[in-house]
Amino acid sequence: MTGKVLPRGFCDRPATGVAPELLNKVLHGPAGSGRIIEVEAYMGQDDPGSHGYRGPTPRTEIMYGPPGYLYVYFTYGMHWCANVVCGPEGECGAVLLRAVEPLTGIDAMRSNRTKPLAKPMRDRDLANGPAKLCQALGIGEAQLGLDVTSASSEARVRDDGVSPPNSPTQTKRIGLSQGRDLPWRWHVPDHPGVSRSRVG
DNA sequence: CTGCCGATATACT
DNA sequence: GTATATCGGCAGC
Repeated sequence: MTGKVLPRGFCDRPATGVAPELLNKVLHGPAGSGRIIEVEAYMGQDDPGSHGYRGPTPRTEIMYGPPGYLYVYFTYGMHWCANVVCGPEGECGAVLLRAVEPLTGIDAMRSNRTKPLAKPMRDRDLANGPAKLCQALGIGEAQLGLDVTSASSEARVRDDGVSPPNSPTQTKRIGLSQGRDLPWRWHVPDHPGVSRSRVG
């Protein structure tokens, strides 16, 4: 395995600054790894779309804590989504990981994502959405709070030397009713694996 | 390809 | 009681 995990201070900036820098980094989970190709930033009191908008709660406390940890939440009664906590301790922020391009562990990812009797799916469909990514890589409640900047962490982010895109595509965020106009989604331009709904 | 709809648990009003 | 940072299936182009 080449490259190394993110430097410890990488996430110690507002999520809106960290988000585009996470593009092309490599996310590792228990089941495999993939290159991050789509992200969204969520802030605190200025962001009506953020879980942390109304202040810290037991669920969102981690978004107010020190940066570099994984915020995993359960939604719609069946899906997990993963974020990297950003900003200095005491400030609320996180980057939602929306899509990765599968790199390693593709067989495990496919079996995680394929239900019995279903046809096999294309590689590009394994992790092209925030909940798909978690299911494919095996990220769930057990990974809540892990340090993504630690080389020994079961869920971590690695820099393998591929730079973020010079001009990432920036759009409004997806799936929100509150805060829908903030342009805090970024993805690798013209990548076939960005999540469905919009390409921007 | 597009768009609608139901599933299903939790957080919060 | 209501909304939800989603997804897969299915209908209709």
